[in-house]
Amino acid sequence: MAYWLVKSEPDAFSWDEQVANGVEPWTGVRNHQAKKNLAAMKAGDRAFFYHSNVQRAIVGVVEVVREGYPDPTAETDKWVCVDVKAIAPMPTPVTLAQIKAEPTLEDLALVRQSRLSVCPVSAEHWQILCDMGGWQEPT
DNA sequence: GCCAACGTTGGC
DNA sequence: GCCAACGTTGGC
Repeated sequence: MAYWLVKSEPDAFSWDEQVANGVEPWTGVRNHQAKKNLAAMKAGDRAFFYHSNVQRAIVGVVEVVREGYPDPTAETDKWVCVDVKAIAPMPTPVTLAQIKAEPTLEDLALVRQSRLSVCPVSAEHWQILCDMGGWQEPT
């Protein structure tokens, strides 16, 4: 299983909406590197749901339930989206400031390339971030 | 609201 | 194919 982090501006699409809708298509990505990451997602992969701009924190965990398919909101079929399902909120949101203050996370794509809206997360980083947010995989 | 980083566009 | 100009994103 792979791990990811997806960003959304809460003004455009928030975690609350994700929870209310359950399964939601993750559309609107118009960046080739982000698209590549989307296309690499597999069903069952996990992703952090990150609020950019006003809150700047990881606020929840989602699961990929449908792998890459053409983005219906794009004019052409060259862009990709996936469907994600809300799994659980972060008991304690992990803020960008906390992430930046953590030396073991300095290589996180979120930190190194702040404008990339879909980035990979290593298993090690995933675990660290889960610990910071107080979230445990249900057993 | 400002600015840095980065992507895209268009002239040459 | 290079590079300057411009637009967008996102942190502060």
